[in-house]
Amino acid sequence: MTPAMTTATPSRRERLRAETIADIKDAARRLLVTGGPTAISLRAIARDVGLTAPALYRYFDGLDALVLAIVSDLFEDLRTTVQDIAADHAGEEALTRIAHMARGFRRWALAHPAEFALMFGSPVPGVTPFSGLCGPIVDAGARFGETFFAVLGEHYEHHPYVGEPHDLPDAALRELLRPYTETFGDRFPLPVVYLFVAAWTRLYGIVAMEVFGHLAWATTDVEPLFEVELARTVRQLAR
Amino acid sequence: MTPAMTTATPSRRERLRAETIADIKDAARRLLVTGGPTAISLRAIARDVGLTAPALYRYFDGLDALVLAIVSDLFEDLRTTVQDIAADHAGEEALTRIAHMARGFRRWALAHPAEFALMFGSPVPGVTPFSGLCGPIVDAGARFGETFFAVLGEHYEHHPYVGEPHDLPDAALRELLRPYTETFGDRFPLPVVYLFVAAWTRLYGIVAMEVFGHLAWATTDVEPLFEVELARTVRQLAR
DNA sequence: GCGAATCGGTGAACGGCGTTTACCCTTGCA
DNA sequence: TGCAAGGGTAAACGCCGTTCACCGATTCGC
Repeated sequence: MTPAMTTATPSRRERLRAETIADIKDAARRLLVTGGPTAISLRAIARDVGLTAPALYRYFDGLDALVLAIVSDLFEDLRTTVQDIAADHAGEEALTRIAHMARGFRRWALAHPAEFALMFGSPVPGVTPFSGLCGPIVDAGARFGETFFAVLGEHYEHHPYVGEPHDLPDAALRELLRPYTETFGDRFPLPVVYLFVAAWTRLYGIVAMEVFGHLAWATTDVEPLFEVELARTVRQLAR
Repeated sequence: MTPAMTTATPSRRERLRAETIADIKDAARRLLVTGGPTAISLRAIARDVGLTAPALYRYFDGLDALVLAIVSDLFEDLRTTVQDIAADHAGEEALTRIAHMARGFRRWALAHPAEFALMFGSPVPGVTPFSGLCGPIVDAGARFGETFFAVLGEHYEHHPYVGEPHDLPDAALRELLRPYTETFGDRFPLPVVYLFVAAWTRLYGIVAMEVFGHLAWATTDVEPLFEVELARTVRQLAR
């Protein structure tokens, strides 16, 4: 709340504070990767950082707030990862770029299973309330979705949606997708959004099942299946 | 280990024991539905049942074992639910029966979000080890999958798989799906199994995202999307 | 019928957890 | 120089899973 609330003159105090916050987050993420989401505990973090547990309350409102902040950071990490992949393939067809991004998403998830579980797993507390009280996470998730929407937008610039008659009347669709339009506006024809959400659920389904080990009964290597589903989905997205 | 290890002569002691076990499980499931997976605690259960926490160790090896037993029960519940739906639609086309079963799966998941999270959510501890040390769950999950495979079998009796050339050579496919064949044998052509797993990941993806609240940013009512995806998937399964 | 073993239960304790409170020292600013 | 705010601590409360020693009742073999 000082006049220098932006990044101007980080004032010794603020610098130390920022460092401590970074240390806390680092410790939390170390615990996350080594022991899973439940291994994140204030006392363990405090031990790692060299503080006592109550001291952490000077930096976060409690364990939930800390985890929330970390989830936001993770979304940002994942977003830049996917974004970079999109940039690496600049110039290629938009839909093939999306395919690359989807592969990057899967790779990231497999490389960071605990983080993925924290971000995309079951929100334990009240099963849904978790998603309720987390404005920052919604924002971070929105920015993440934005990167996909951006590339999808490129595609529909060159291949405008021709509007094959959809099962749902447009009025009903507009009502259904109101949460989307409230967040992202109306950049796309609603049937396109619909297709995109369907594609996203497929990507999530196969990656989540793989990361959570729910496909171990079926196969040793999910990658071929992933590629087949990805090809099908992108083809469908190209309508 | 008594000579009457089967259900013969339930011997007073065994009867009381079975009742207590049922009470414990009931209490645990009450806690599960009211407070989510993390609300299951030995002490809370003991309070509900009218015991002390250590007493529960006479019935279960610890919290994890108890939760494991409950997950097995839940899989059995879900299995009979889906099975009953299949029976209700006996005589109909096999693939439309599968569609009904899929709808039943979604309905059950939406009606039992906490249970669903426990069964199909992120296995928190070591992210994968959970699935590792749980033979009974694998069995229960296998029985659950079996009910779908049974109906799928009916379909391929009447419409034998014609074997459109698959992207993968059969030898590679056999290797990939070895875990499946070890559990379920070789009742189906492997490409069929492949199609089935793909269908299952789609069903899981859309239902899990809905139950976990990960689709709230997009839509208020997932059902139309679900129906569209279901139709697409069943159509694909009919190849 | 009686002794002995097993079963099922308890209370106490250990260590870990999140969180709150009261207190303190240091830093930074007027 | 003084004083307020920031950042830290120790102690405590009430949860948790788990282990241990102990004990009464039940059951079983003789």
